[in-house]
Amino acid sequence: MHSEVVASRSAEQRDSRESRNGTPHLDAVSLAIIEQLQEDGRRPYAAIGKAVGLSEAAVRQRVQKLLDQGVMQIVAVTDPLTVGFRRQAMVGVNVEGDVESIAEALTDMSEVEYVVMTAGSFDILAEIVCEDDDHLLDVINKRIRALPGVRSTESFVYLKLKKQTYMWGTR
Amino acid sequence: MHSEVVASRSAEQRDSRESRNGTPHLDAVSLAIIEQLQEDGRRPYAAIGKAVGLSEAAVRQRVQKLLDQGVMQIVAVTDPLTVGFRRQAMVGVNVEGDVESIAEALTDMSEVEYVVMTAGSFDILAEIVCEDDDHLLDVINKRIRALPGVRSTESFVYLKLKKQTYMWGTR
DNA sequence: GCGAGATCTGCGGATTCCGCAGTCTTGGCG
DNA sequence: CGCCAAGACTGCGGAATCCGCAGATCTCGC
Repeated sequence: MHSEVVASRSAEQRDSRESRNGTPHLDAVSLAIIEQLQEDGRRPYAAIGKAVGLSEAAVRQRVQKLLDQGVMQIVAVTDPLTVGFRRQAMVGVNVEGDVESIAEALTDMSEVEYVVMTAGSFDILAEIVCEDDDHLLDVINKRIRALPGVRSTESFVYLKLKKQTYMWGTR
Repeated sequence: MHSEVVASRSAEQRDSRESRNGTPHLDAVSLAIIEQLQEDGRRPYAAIGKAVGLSEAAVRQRVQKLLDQGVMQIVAVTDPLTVGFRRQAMVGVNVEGDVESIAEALTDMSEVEYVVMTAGSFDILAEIVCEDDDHLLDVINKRIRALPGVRSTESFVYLKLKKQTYMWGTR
């Protein structure tokens, strides 16, 4: 343990440029903070500070900013299938016309918890969480396929979740 | 606000049965606690207690238990594409023979952060996070397709993450 | 050279976390 | 039917943490 990321505090720190998609640039210290919180979202600021070489207050300010910017969120995650939602599925969507607007429409549906635009035989992948079969059927057939511009969909009903990690930063 | 889930504290509470897959049964109070932590993973125990009608200590014990049991995890989540990982993809896998063992093998790969067994034209869906194209190519062609029992794969490279929520409990 | 803006540090004071002892309820068993 | 063990909740203090704020530092641009 005790990785000690030394803050080079000069060129790197001040770098507040934004990349093309509007997401802020992250320096090594912020990445290290995120890494700490990927291991344990409730880790005290002081402990994080010791690990990344910053004061408690500085860590607190950075974390707050990362949350405000939407770069990261600290939340409880579960397997929906173990928490009362009995049907979950990934839906591949093919679109004609504006992909972005369809993605937007999917984003607005509360049953859809994950939307990503992809390259490949689907234009969009969307993960759906439902109460039961009827609900799932309704969302896919009545709501998604009804969107103007949706050419076709293909569904993959979840049988069992095997892995769900967020610690890519720590490998 | 202030939903006040009254603990019926009799039949419901004591229910420690396990469902078929080994995951413990969750009562209404635990679900309410999870819901609180889905909104904010750092919310103080006292505040959660007020919302669900329990003492601070009781909430703390329940949360600890949920974490120990693996029912939920409190972590920071980000969009990998904004945090230095330049290639991400969903891979659909078709298997001949034992699906479970292939899923297990995928689970053991550090680049794979999400594995789910499905019904549909794929047996398994796996989400991959990589540094760059070479890395992604290596994982898919050299590692996944090399697994004995993998009949075929299809990849969907991520272009843009549009939505990522964990608040299904609060809709 | 100098001011604006952003970040970091170093404080208290309020709040929260944490362990523990005691109470209450349930379920098993002789 | 009585008793005991297990599990869950409450209340309570002491330690640790969170939080806001003032001041110091650094960078950048004019």
